[in-house]
Amino acid sequence: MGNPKQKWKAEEEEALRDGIAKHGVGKWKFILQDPDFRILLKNRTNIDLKDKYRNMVAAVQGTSTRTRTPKPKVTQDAPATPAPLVNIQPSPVIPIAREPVFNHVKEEAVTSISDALNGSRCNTDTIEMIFEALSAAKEQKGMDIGSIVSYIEQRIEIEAPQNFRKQTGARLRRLVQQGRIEKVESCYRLKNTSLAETNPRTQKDMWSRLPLIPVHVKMGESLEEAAKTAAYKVAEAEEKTYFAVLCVREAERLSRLQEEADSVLQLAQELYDGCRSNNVLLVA
DNA sequence: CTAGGGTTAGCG
DNA sequence: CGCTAACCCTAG
Repeated sequence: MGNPKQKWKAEEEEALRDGIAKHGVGKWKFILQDPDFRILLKNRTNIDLKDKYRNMVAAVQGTSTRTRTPKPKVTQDAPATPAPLVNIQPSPVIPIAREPVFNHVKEEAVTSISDALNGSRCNTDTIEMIFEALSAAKEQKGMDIGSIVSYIEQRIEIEAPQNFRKQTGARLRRLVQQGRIEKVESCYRLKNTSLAETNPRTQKDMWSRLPLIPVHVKMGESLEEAAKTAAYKVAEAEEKTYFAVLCVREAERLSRLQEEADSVLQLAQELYDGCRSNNVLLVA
């Protein structure tokens, strides 16, 4: 009898959003103590705040993706978060208008895609595809850069951006520098040792996690072919051809990150090396 | 104190 | 009757 269930008022939600923007996610006690919000939130506890935040996140994810994502994964982080570029549409509840504290996974995916667009940072998906291309050609003496780029284009089934070849060239050089692949004449190929470590899961795993979309499978067509078609249809449906595919792949990558700690280390290393060698090599 | 799972009230 | 939002319980 103690609780008639108080529904949250719009002002309360707003106070909560502002509080999160100011103090960060998880700082419920601070938000409640802050003079700016204490009044509006006077009959809410820190637990209420936490639960409300959880509901807001769930609501947003419910509207943006049909199937509920099991791990919103909200890390503790500062009020100052990077600029978003995704518009999760504010219809029912706008989780946050100015500060993107919500949807970390998606946001991270999109910002890294935008980085790929700018060519400023290394895209680890591309590296994975490079390895895949090279391992597909392992019987031969390697692939030249043109073949690698077109392999990746075929993989994605759409045309890559103009600067993609250039970016790929830079990545190849970097991988050679790191000793992960080798260059013979103008062709690149895998080193035997790097095969086991970097590529065990790409072929099978990656495409098996694509969204389920009805696709006709012709006789003799491999599942992978069908998966590629599915990926293409996803892209087409969302009218974001190239980047939608990257988005799907990025999401897969992010979920893998959580499953595999050593993978995290490796990717972090690549990012770091990528940034460093970009600074060193591409200053001109 | 917080995160996350569990429970229940209200609504369509 | 299923779903969601508010509320409860508890380990860490």
